[in-house]
Amino acid sequence: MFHHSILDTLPESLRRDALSNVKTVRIEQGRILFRAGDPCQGLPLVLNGTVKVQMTGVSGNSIVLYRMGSDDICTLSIGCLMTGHGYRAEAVVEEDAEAAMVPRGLFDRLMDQSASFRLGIMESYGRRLDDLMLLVEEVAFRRMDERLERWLEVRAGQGAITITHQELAVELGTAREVISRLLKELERRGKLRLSRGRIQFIGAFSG
Amino acid sequence: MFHHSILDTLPESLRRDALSNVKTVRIEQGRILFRAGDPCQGLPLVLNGTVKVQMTGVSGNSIVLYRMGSDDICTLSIGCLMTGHGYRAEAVVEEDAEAAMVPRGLFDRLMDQSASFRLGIMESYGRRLDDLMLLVEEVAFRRMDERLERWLEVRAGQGAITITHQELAVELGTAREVISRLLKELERRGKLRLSRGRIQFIGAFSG
DNA sequence: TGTGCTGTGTGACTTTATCACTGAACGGTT
DNA sequence: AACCGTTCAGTGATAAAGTCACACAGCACA
Repeated sequence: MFHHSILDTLPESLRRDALSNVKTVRIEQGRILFRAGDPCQGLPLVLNGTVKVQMTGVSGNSIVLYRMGSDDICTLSIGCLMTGHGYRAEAVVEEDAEAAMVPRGLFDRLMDQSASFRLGIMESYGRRLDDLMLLVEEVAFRRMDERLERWLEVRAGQGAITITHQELAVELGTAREVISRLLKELERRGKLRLSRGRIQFIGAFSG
Repeated sequence: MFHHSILDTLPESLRRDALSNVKTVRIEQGRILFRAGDPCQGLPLVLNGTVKVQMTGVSGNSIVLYRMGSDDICTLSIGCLMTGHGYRAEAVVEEDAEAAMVPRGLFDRLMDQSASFRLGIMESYGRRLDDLMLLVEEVAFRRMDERLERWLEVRAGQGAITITHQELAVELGTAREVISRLLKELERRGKLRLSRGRIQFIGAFSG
């Protein structure tokens, strides 16, 4: 059994249709949900875990575009599902995840017959568009030190995180050296302590 | 009368519904279709002309996110239409444009009753997402001189264009000074000639 | 104990962003 | 034609970020 809120309000017939035509997959941390170029097998409804979506530019550099968690919909897949084009980005599982895969036929029936499903899809699309617009703004105009500190602050609750400078560089779409230097500067200022693959926060890491 | 291809394949009853509930507006060059914060009045179907969508960051800097032309759909509006949130970006008419405004109720009916309308909406969303992902990649990793040259090359057909350095800076999401310097360098290299508000291309502007 | 791989630190240099200011070009007035 | 205000463009100085090259540290494993 599984649960995803976009399927909550379906009438009984559609619900049965959905339950019998959806295949749930379990993917563990570090595995790839899809790669750039892959064809789309169906619309993934994320049941739990977290998945990050990132793309790699011609230069070979990568940047994380957004994350998906419980109850999210992989909106990006819809376009690929409709047009048959391959994915342009890749999705990496960060915490063990399960997803319900909605095949094309079922997707069409749900879109046809359920207003609430349609609403869920539209809202998901809207959020994704918003996310990307904000990301463009951030990448174009914000200073890297601010962006890094903000990223760290969000994760500072745990006291320490396990991440390499290279991974952090991909998060923010910059070069590893830039991250190394900025982190070193933060360490000098006593806001954190660095060790191989690990960042430990000091004090409240606030300000 | 007006024409937009997403309405092409509607059954007769829906077509009448659409024709009687859509209001077409004409907006001239330089006017604003919507501003950041505006509530959404309906889904604009662009009939002709061109409209650029740009956003302004907290820093006050702006960047052009994408353009819409004949037969495009202002997908960004759907999210605002559904959630009631205001626009996050602003839309400026570049060439006199006409748009058919689809109000919420009609939009819902079309989504409910026309598979081809749904398909059109989904495809439009997919393209927009793709555009924004490519933009993120470009802003994050590409050098400004390449981006500028590419932008100019696309428009070099006319022999000359009328645009200020400031406007060009907004196109690419950078500062006016950066554009001025890069253009000056291109002029030194004999690829174009600059004058107030105008850029004249020399030779084939190729290479 | 050595060997290899991954991760980190850093100097040197280029590109881009920001700040501050100058002057040129244009439109409208007298 | 001379004046004035506004917009547009050019440029030096400096800071931030990206790129290249390389040294070395930490860790796994033979």
